[in-house]
Amino acid sequence: MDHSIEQASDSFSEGIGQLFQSWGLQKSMGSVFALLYLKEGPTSLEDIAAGLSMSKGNVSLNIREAERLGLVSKIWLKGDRRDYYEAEDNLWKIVRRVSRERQKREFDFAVETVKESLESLPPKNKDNEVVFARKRLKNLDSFLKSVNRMVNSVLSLETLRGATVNCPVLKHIPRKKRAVTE
Amino acid sequence: MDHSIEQASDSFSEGIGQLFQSWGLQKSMGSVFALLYLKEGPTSLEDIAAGLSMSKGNVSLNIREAERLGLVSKIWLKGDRRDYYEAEDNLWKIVRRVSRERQKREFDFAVETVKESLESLPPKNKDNEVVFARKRLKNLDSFLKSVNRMVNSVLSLETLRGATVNCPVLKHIPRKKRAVTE
DNA sequence: AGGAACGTTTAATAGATACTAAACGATACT
DNA sequence: AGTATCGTTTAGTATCTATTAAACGTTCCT
Repeated sequence: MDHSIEQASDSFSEGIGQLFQSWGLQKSMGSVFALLYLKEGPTSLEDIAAGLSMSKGNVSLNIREAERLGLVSKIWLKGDRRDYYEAEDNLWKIVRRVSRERQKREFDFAVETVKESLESLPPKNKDNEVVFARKRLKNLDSFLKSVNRMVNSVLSLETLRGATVNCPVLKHIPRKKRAVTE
Repeated sequence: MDHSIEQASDSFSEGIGQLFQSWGLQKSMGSVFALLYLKEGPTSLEDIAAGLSMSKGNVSLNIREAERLGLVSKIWLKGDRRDYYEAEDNLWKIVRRVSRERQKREFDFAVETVKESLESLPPKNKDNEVVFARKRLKNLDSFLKSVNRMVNSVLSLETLRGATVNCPVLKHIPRKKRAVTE
């Protein structure tokens, strides 16, 4: 370990890249975000590419998605036609945004799958296997709905604040961490 | 749509497969679980393979991992040396198990990354960029710890039960859904 | 207008991962 | 013991996705 900030930034980018990957996001997006997160002030697309030894094209692609997800924001400096970027500082905001995104894609899809499967089951059939399958699908359906409500509740935690005092789930989370706004 | 149970099972397996994939699990594992979930009683490995048009090897691989995660359980029928499997019925149990698994892998890894990055920063350096990077890393660190506590709390919800009445986050989740045991 | 400095797109490549088929080892039955 | 029936392992293949390099279009500057 040789205590250069480039060194630290490199291994950090790598680590966050892996973390992103396990979250179903692009590894490169993680690297880009990590670089920006440690760097104060606006950074140009080409500086990012250079700093990560990554092609401009890839940075362009990933940073656009990152911007859409609210991980970074584009900044215009007048008199400069380059695009500059900054990392979002509020990590709760990021989590909420990404979670909502995934929830929309994955949860709705799952509900749809269950619904279609239920419909394509032979109707009014008294076969044991059909009855059993239907029971399980119903169970899955209500499970998904509960998860949905639960996720929604957790994701909108910032609206709770005053109420959370009585909630054992959250009691030990520092208040200032909870008081975030979208 | 032609109302055969095979039809329903097929599209269901496909759908759950995709869902698993977006959760970072094997698509095939999702298919296997889906098949078992809709089928009552023990099913042999070869029947699963046949039912999904999948190789024995692949089923063997995926079902072992599925068993480790508690998605399915192996069943011995005496007088039969084949392996039979059944799907776990309690979906909350599954979620908890998988989440814990991921938390161990991913969360601990992230914390370690942050820690190492902090250590490899030039020490006692008053450069603006170093000070800034350190501030951000500290912020990330405390964020991760909060997330950790939060996830742990949610994952151990079954221990709450009586207490959840006062918790706005969970009030509208049916009680019977919460009262699950590991 | 000509040219330089951008970001984006695209077509091709590289890389990783999942899956298969077949060989293998083990176990139970005759 | 020999054989048939399992599940597992492995080595190869296929598939899919991320990434690059280069062409492209645009904007700004002189």
